[in-house]
Amino acid sequence: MRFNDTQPIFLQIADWVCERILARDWSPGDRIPSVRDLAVELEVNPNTVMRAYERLQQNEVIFNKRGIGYFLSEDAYPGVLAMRKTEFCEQELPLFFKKLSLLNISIKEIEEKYNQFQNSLNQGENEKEQ
Amino acid sequence: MRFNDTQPIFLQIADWVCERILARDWSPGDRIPSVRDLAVELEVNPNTVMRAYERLQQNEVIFNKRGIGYFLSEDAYPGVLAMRKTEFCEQELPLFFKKLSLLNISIKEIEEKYNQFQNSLNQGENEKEQ
Amino acid sequence: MRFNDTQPIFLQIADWVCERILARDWSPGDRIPSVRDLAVELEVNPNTVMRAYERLQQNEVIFNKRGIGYFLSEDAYPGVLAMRKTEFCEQELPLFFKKLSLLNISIKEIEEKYNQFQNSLNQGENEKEQ
Amino acid sequence: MRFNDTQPIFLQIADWVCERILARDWSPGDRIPSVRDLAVELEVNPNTVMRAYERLQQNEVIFNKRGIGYFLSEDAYPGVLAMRKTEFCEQELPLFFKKLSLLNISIKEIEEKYNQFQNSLNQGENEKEQ
DNA sequence: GTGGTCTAGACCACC
DNA sequence: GTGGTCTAGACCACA
Repeated sequence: MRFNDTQPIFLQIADWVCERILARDWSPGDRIPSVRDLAVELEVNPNTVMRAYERLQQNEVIFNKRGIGYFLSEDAYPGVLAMRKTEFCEQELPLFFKKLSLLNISIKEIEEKYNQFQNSLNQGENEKEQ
Repeated sequence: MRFNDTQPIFLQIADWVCERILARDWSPGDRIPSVRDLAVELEVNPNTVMRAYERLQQNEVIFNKRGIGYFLSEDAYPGVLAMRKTEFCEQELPLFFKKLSLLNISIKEIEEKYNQFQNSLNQGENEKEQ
Repeated sequence: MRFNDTQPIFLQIADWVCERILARDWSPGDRIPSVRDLAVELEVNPNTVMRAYERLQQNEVIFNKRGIGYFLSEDAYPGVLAMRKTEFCEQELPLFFKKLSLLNISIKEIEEKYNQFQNSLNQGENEKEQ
Repeated sequence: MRFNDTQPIFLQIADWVCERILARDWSPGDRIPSVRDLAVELEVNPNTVMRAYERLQQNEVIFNKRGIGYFLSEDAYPGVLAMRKTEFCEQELPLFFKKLSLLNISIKEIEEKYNQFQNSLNQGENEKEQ
């Protein structure tokens, strides 16, 4: 696995695990690679893998059985969604807000456009149904 | 200049002109490169430059004196802003809204986070003033 | 034996007896130390031991043969369990419920987490069997 | 500050910050000690303080301004409550559930006792009002 | 064998 | 100066 420089490695590892889950490579209850094994495989420090697993556990994507290893939780899938949401709010939203002030667009304006967007979607749905 | 494949070249040229304006390389009233000269310089078809200039003229960033050339309008700077805003609303906003529904985030939530974001900015400003 | 200040001494003595039973130090039908002997051994007032034995007798963990002494009842083991349960419900549960309301956690939420907890236990068991 | 061995140091540091907040020693918007300063003061590795601050940031108790430092968020107080809830679910709940199975008490039984507990509370309230 | 914590020390980007 | 990431290596508890 190749890492890029734009994002911390431990987040890229967490992402990689999420991709495996979304791709259904692993199922709920499956044991995932041990911290040390994955560290050797990815050629990084075990601490770095640890941080990735820590994140995933806090987001209830995986859970731990002491002395045994990490396992996919039952609701790993929605957990991944929740995690993606957190990342979106922390990384993309600030950039989005900066752009708003740069272009002198108020949040009120965004709200209006959002409602228009939703309406157009709903119309599309209704036409399909008809 | 290098063009990328993700966006039409004529839009990239229009963007390049906007960058010149935002960077204050050209001033209101200045004559900008002729369609043919710029086409030679950028190694593209004159029609492509033409489409870019047309777009800029529609947005009142530049205007044309028949037989003489294109000139920066007096309010080129605010014009560029308006243009950027239009592009933003047509291209980025729909993607943004789609992502919101994908991650199950309401516009209300975005509004709250925007206010938080503004507060943290203001705090930074106030500390500077003190 | 050291007593702590947080709980009445007679309850701590009753607890100590229960520990002996749960640890299988004594068997059903065995005669346990006399009130006076235990009082001397633990360096407490015989009345205090008496109160402990009374409590244990109420919970049918021990029974009394007048003039002879106290004996472990046949179902001392389940009796201790029942006793522990009563104590748990009277002492720990109210604190637990208060904490729930303090942290704004609903009983429904606890139920869900309990089911998750049971699932993870079962998974561990199944793996052992395999 | 003295640390005990029963809990990781970084959690004790996070707790210490929470206590400061609950005690109103620090107010929303206040800058808290820098990672390095606190590390020197508490005689621990900066990484350890970093982990504590990381936790607090994820729980939206504090936020970061790049190159400046960490600050108390506007809703630090509710954030602390949310954090306490997480800790309760991760640490105390498992012990509670183990005790339930040890004493052979079903979750259904707990639910009933909870309702009784709530009723007794409400009656107390009503009597006060009358 | 598993994960969990901590230290020491390095390097980076941002302000 | 600030935080953020990573490595190397140590020690611990648990299974």
